[in-house]
Amino acid sequence: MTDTLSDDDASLPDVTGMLCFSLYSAGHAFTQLYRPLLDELGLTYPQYLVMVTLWNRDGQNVKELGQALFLDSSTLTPLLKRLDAAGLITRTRNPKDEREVLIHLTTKGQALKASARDVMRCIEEAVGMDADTVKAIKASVDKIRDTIRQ
Amino acid sequence: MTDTLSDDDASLPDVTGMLCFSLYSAGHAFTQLYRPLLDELGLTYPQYLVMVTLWNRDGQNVKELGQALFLDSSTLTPLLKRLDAAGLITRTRNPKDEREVLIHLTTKGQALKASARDVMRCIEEAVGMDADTVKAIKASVDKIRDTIRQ
DNA sequence: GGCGATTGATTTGTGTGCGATCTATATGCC
DNA sequence: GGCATATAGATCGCACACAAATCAATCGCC
Repeated sequence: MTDTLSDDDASLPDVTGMLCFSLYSAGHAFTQLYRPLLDELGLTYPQYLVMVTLWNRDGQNVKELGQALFLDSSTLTPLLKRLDAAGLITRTRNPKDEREVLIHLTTKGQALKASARDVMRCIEEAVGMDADTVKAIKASVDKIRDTIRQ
Repeated sequence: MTDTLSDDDASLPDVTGMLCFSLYSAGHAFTQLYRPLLDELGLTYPQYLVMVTLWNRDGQNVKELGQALFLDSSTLTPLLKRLDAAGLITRTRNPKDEREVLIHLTTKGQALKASARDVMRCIEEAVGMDADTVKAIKASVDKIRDTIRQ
């Protein structure tokens, strides 16, 4: 009625066979790839993602940034304080709704945008795949992410 | 000789168009998907990856685990101490080479393997894609990771 | 207008990740 | 054997990530 092998003896997939681990390790690999490039801008990788979001649309509040990056305010608050301390952004309460904190780029923060272009070129070169292939993989990964976030 | 627009004014890809962000956010989404399942086993997601690795091959040292998971000893040492404190593994110096710390599963650690099978089934269901599709995406992601790690 | 419920952000606590540094052990070469 | 070098882990410092709790401002409804 049952197998002769107990559950303990049966084999289990290794991490090398798990999609989640591929995504986990590929994400870390990208962080490592970015690190030396972003070090020159004085940014960490998550800080860079925030800056990219602001370069595209300035003046978002913490919640909007969180929705764009899938991050909680408890992650963003200290990160934004560090960007503030670095002189790249300002954090001001919205006069229309004092609960919101509006994030605006400083001149220095805007200026970094030019260097970011070089970083992106560098990353593209390191990945070394044609744009269409990258796009197809990205679409698949996005689909998985959006599925498991229900 | 140059554009009329300065670099500051030209548009920049948003995070939604960056492959690195897709991997970053998909990795986090998986961690969130695993969390409630692993909570019942008393494991975090990185701890689960270590356990999966040990269930497949017991008795590895810290360096080998690090190579399998792409993690540094400075990450693994405290993590392994927590698994030790939870009674799931033992940490003993290798008598053949006292520099190495060998990680062995305890009976309790071995016993968790059965529950892990349920977790994996649950994850597969949540992803809801056929095995071949998942396999193809995984292969692409692995290729990118291995490329950018040189 | 007033008051309970909701919302946006901060704070707190735990657990990664990783660079840099340190310590102990082992190895290589004379 | 003796000493420089290399290797395996551990430690330290900093920056995420996120759950849970807290606080202030606003909204909803009467």
